[in-house]
Amino acid sequence: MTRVALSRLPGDRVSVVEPGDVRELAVADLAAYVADREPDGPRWVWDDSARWYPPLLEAGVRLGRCHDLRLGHHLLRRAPAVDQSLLDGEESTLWDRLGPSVPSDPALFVVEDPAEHLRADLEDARQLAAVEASPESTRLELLLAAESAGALAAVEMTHAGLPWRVDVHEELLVERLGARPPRGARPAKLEALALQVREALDAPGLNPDSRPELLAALRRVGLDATDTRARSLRALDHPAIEPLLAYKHLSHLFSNNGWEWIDQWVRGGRFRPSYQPAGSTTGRWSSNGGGALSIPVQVRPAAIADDGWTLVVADVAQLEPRVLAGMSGDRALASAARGADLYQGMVDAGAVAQRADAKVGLLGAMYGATTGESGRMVAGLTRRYPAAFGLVEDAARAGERGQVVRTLLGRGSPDIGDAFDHDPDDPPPDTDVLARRRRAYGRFTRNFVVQGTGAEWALCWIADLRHRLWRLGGDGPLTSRPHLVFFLHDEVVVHAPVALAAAVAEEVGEAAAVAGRLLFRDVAVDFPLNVAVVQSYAEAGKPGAVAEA
DNA sequence: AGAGTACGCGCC
DNA sequence: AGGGCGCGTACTCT
Repeated sequence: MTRVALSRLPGDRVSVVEPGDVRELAVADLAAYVADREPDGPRWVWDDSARWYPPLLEAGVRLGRCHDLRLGHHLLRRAPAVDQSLLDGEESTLWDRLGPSVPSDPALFVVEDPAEHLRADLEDARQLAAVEASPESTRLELLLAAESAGALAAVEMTHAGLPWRVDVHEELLVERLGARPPRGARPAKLEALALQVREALDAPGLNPDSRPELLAALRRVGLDATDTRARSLRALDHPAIEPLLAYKHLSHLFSNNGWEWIDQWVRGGRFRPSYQPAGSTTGRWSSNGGGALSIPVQVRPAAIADDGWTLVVADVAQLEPRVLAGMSGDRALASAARGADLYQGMVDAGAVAQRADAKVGLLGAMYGATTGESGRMVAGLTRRYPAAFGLVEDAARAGERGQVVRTLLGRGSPDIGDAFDHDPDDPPPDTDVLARRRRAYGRFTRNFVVQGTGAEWALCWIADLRHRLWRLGGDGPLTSRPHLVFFLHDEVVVHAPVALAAAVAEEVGEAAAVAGRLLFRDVAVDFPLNVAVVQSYAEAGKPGAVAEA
């Protein structure tokens, strides 16, 4: 496929480089030029999708493919299977230092920064050469394509926004908290609970938001409290506890997703967070703005499809255990993963007595639990599923030795030195601290291989899905067709015209099957989805999650 | 006063 | 002594 490299030149000019053709355009003419070559266009190569793609979308131009050099560089720099010297060259240290651009920051295009005008064609050539020379070139190519497709999807989701009904959200707030208070004050129901807590603790001036004050007050009435976490408080027996827990719960809603959140993040009936692909070291996305990746269940009723439209919500049941089965080639676990409920599959195979045992055992293996219920289950399951449990165990041991591990497609874990930055002014850590640090890094690398490969599966999923949604049709720009509006690790939300809902549900499942085959080729692992066609995000129950709570 | 840290909690 | 994030508040340091 043709690659067309775009670079910004000083003076609102753009350089366009492809085999056999080099030209210059005015920034203002770029959208028309790109639109002319889409659809079925080339792979657009640029420094950062978050800089180039938003204005194109604004101009009504949706792209099929890109290569995001910033993400590619970051990834290849840490990929164990890449000869690092092949990435060195003109401007390469600038690429090393390139951070994510903030699309809303206008200063970005005013300040003269050499990183503004990096040569995309040069860096692209280096990345291609580095991948081609790698013994894992096929996997790395897939990973880079998926990462870049994810970057396009991320910009598209910010552009479209999650449909958000302010009236429904506010109604919900008033019901739980009382009327909106003046700035700086608590709403009535929160204030009433604070009063109850003060009375029960005989502490008239107490601010329940102050941990030290609260801890002192609890101890004054004879409670043996060591912290103020809800989990710890629940174990205490005192009349103050119930109103205190209620206060903390509502207080969190008020400060994190209350009226000020609406004012700040919802515009024109859309919640538009920005997403940062690979924002987490494991390759998972992170987000900026409004806590998009932790929209509480409490406020999800406000995410409502437009009239005549619907939300198709889909999540994968037990993504990471399935990924572990696939990447380890553990036939027994893959067999348990055939069907809708992997944990039940383990019960049916006689590996464990009950579903809950399967769950704590697997989660314990992936997170590195050593004690209690979970630790005990891990031992028994290791005999039953040696390949799968051996894979995470090996990753943990490698981490404890200070070695880097990699995901299935070749993303490398950060070096142990980077994972634990040490202040040179502090005294060197003693052997105890170092040993603890190594074990902590081992737990991290243990989880990294599974969480990171899970993120790769999810990238392949949404990459394929966005193509399918575009092909489903409709006319005109992205938001007049079925389109992604939310993505959260193992879950997607598609905003679609009602008439296309069933087709979308079908495509979401097909894309999941494609992702599984892309990553795990010869190992047959199912990736069953819970799919719900709903008006409101809140209606998409998660049967698994509820049953296991 | 402002920047940075710790905690606690939300999501997966 | 179970992994990854973001965010708001109180609190501490400079």
